[in-house]
Amino acid sequence: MNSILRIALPVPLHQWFDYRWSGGVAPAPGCRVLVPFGRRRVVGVVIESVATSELDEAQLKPVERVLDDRPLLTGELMATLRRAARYYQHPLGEVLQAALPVALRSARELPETGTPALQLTAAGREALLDPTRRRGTRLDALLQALTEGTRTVATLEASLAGVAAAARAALARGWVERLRLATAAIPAAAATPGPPLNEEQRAAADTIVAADGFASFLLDGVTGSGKTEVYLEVIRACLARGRQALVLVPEIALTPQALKRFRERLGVEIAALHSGLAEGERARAWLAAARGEAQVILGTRSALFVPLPRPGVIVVDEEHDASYKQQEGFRYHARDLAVLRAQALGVPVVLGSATPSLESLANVEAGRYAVAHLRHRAGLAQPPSLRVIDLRRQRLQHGLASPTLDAIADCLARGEQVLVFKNRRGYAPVLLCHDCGWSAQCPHCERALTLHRRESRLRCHHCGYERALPAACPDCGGLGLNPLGQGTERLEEALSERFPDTPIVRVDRDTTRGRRARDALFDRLPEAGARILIGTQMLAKGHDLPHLTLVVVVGVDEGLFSVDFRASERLGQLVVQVAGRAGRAERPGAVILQTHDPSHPLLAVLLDGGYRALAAQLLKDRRAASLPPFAHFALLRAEAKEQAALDAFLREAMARIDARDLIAHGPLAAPMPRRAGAYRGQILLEASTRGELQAFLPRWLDALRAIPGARALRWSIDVDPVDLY
DNA sequence: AGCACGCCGACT
DNA sequence: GTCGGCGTGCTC
Repeated sequence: MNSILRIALPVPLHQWFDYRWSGGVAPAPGCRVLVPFGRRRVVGVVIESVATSELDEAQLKPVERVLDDRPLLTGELMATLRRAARYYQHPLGEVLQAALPVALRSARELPETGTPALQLTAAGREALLDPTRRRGTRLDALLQALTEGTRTVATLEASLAGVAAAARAALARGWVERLRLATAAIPAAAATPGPPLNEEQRAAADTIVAADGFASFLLDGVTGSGKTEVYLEVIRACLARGRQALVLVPEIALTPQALKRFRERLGVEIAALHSGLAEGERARAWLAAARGEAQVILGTRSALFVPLPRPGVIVVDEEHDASYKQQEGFRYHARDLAVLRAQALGVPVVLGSATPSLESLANVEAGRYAVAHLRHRAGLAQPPSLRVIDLRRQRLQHGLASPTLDAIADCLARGEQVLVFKNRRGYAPVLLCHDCGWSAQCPHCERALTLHRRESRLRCHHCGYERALPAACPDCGGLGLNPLGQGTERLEEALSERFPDTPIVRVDRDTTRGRRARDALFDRLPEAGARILIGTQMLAKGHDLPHLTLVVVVGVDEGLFSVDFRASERLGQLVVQVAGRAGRAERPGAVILQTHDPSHPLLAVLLDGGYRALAAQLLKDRRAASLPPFAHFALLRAEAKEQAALDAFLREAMARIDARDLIAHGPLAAPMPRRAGAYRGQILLEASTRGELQAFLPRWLDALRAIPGARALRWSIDVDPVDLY
């Protein structure tokens, strides 16, 4: 049958392309096809099959090859991705591309799914009969284990030491062969029972399990209240009904320990999807989910786009975490799309956090989400105490006040651990000449260079520019170069001067380059004994630190006095999250907040009423100021090599705003007006409803694309931006 | 985004 | 005389 296939291609064009199809049954929507495109061949995805094209049939090229006999992106997923492309104003072809694992974006064969396993060959059985073979070796043990039947590599590794080397030897001799077992063919291990659920956990799990079809739940549970136990109970019920569970976690939370916990507690293999996996493995896990073999999928942001033929529930852990927002290209928010997807799938979605986002709290207030509270910290009598230390007129030692240092000394004397938290790496964010006023600036970004003292480098944290630390002021030749402000490296120096015999571990992007360095560092963190941990955001969660009892937050004022309206929300979440890391039942935790404004109203609210009270106050402020979630933003970012080209484009863009129900702010200089040599500016659109914004944006983007000279600059639109820069 | 075509400067 | 700079246009 002859027909025309409408195909989305991975190009940044807001259009589809028609191709000729002749032959048998046309590939279904969601199948990948290889098509000629210009001078090259690209992999596209079939959107629909139509009878006529706007183009002459003679202008259409034929589809070269169909890559899938069944759709890879099935009906619901395709529909959700089309909605997402429309909502975020991003080309569908690129959205579909982003949903596919990299290994499936090319025309190569699909990798096999299933769990790697080994079995004996005929030669292997013969070898076992050979009376002269050596006994008691690892190779022998492997062969013996396989006489009872095929074994998965994972089970062998669990019971035999050195199995990898033995397997290599056996494979080389042709005694064993590799195969992949369909996950369903592997008998489920017995699920290890967990602690009994308390009343709150039981109630939360029962409510979620009882949901018939789509429903959104906010699981608002203080740190240590056992949110994961509720997830596990909900997932167990979901598996019992033969359905799949999708669990999203922030990147740093997807650890081997987390996977192990899920595997043991649920008694099934967990398909992991995260950026650390090799592309082949990622594609395998994705396909295992798509074929319904994987029952539980645990992954980061992009795992949201895994096909789920038997969907049961979607869980978004730490839903307030900013890493759910993709910050380039297809700028989607995985938490928001998770709700959309759950709706399309007709399954419940659970958003969990100890410090819920104001967006989710507003959705609870508006009755769109049901809320379940977990208020009890398991086995812990008291939440950690918060203490404010007034920095005014204090003599500071590299940014630390003496009461802070005393508290650290006390904690160390008890043999416990301290975490000093500072959201800025390096030694000092500014290097200033005391004689002439010169300061080290990035030549590309008009921002101060950060001093990295140990390496004797000045580095731009925005574009990567770096230079050697000058011995004297480049302007006046004077020797009065002074570091201003604190970074983690300087805190480390200050603390090692004051506590010379205490081991200090610094955890930031500088000390965790490379996965191995990172894993090694994190493995050492929980060790017992007095020690000081210094870290950036990376340390706010992740590994369990059983000996930590004191947390010092050094950069409180940045959160209280930022131009970013979300800074106070983030500060509150950070303080509560790090506070949750401190203390155990027998040793209560303490948190010190250093500030120049100890009577700041938001600090008072946080101290009196905790995150709940702070969030309520912030929501009130946001409503009064018409800020998200009570207003809806879209941000147009543009950058150009020439200031004039940037100005002209933004002026034109402003002139093309014709909607009266929108407020346009701009053209604005970007918070970083120059970055990596480019001039940057933006326009912020504000609407009181999503509908108004959504109605206007497609029209505006069409107009923007028609602006001449657009090639001289790069621009992009960010719907629901989380960072206004 | 690729990838071509196309029209002006320093090199085998 | 050519190799190659990146401006402009197109891709079913």
